[in-house]
Amino acid sequence: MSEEKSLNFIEEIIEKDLAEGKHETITTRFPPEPNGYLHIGHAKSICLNFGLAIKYGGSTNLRFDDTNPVTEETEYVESIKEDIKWLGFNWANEFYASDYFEQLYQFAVKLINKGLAYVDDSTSEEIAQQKGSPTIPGVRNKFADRTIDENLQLFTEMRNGKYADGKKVLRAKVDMSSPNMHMRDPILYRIKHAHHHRTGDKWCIYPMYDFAHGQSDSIEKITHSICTLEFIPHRELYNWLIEKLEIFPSHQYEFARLNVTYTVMSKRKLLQLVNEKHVTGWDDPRMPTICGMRRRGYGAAALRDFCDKIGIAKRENLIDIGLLEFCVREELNKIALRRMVVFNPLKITITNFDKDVEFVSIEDNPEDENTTHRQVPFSKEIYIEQDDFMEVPPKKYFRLFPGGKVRLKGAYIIQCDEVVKDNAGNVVELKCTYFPESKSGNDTSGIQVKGTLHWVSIAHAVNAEVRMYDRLFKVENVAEAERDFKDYINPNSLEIINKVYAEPALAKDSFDQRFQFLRKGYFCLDKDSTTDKLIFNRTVTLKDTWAKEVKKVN
RNA sequence: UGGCCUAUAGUAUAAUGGUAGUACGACAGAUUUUGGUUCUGUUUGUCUUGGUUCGAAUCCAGGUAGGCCAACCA
Repeated sequence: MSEEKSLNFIEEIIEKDLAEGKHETITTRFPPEPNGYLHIGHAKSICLNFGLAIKYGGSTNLRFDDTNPVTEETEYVESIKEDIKWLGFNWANEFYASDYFEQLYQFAVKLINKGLAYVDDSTSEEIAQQKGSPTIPGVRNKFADRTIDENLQLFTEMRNGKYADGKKVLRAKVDMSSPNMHMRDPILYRIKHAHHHRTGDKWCIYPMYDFAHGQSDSIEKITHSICTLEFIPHRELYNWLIEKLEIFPSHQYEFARLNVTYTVMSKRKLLQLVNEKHVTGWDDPRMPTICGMRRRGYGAAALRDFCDKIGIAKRENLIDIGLLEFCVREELNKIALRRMVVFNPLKITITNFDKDVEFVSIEDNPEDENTTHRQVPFSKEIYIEQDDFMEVPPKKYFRLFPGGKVRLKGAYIIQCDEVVKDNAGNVVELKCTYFPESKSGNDTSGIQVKGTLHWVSIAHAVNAEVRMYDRLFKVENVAEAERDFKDYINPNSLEIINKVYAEPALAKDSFDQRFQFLRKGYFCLDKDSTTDKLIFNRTVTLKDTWAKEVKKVN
């Protein structure tokens, strides 16, 4: 029996619209501007728009809002499509606002003919000045009095390239004293003699967001046009234009954008991180971009689950990055292959082990009832982690210490007999004995131990590089911190361990596999790996209650 | 000295005039050949002041706090 999940406010609106017969089905759209890579905030919007259409049997268009040729590039178009597909969604149609340039132009002509738009020769400074302020009404200038014919001719000349950038704009004639600044005769078209990534040099006038977005929605018969809160003031203009143009009445709804602790979400800041080399690129595993998270090893299902868990509302929010990590772990725990890798080796010689090698069988994933097993070589000389031995153990320490016993995962119980030190007094080796009757799976020794350690046979170890990532910023709320965001960059967000020691099975595994390095965390192969050099990214750590315990004492 | 949006545990999010619930976190315990996983339990909340009502997180009014709006960006 599963409880009915409550609806968010947009689902309520949709169910009401459907119930009242306002629409037979719904159509949504995801409208990125191709001027950057998608990030986790876009993932929230993608999951919402596509998820709604799936839930209510409608469809979703992918529409590139490419009305500003100077910032947009084909490279971004391709990455956006790849990321959406990877997230697991399919768009009904791939559209571009630039597909509608001719139609949009005709809409503008229609407004001019209705006496609702005029060509203004003022400079941008003059226009800003005449606009007034939220508390001071704006004033209309003489250009607003031009005749329809004059406006028609001027607008045609603008299109034909007669004027230089900035010399003229087309404005809607709305209300210069509106308390909503967006209604004070907003600019509809501006002149830009720039090359567009799709239309080339065909156009030298380009519609503004407000004269492209709602009209594109309408052309595509989008029923629910969902955007973020900062577009609320645009809605009045959105509706005004649809009404005056007498076109399909799409409706705009707004929800709160996603913010996540210890990271930034604005394209401007992300671009800066890339350009100024604070990260290696858009797909740096520390980036909140979808491609960065993908490279880091986050699963698409985990991202979708996260978007589902954070909910949709109109309240400003700051989501704990821990929730994302929880979703990532939850997915990985079910699918990751368990492997043993020693990062910081301490040699152990098992003095009473006389065979060259013994293969022990260890399950690939204990969470899976039908798990496969692998054969792991065990020998006289092995490595364990330096952390897993202490000469003077604190209370509740389950690991190795002089005279103490632990189990080696999947193999035998050993006892530490002797500590070997170098001249400086550092522990360099442990001499241990093993209990032959304690073999994993048929232990008849009766010995109880608290700790189980991961280990690797020295002679059989495979080397690899490991890249461990931490949060990119040192403060929770980067956007609200008083200084420039770059002052808060975490200098230790990347730690590279050049040489770790892995069990041999890891050398045979591949890029689409996910691993849990036992007691270490989840890892995946990085694209920088070559045939003779394995490089792993730490996707996320395991929960570590012992580390927390140690921290509490100190 | 304008308009608009918002306010529920630490963080998010539900309850649509009728028992304030869920997830993450935190804490405690059980299980465990990963100090992982799993399981159990505990903890903490309706911004404020009035009003309407048998009954208010919900409706109304005032206040307070936070956010957004004056790009030829989207």
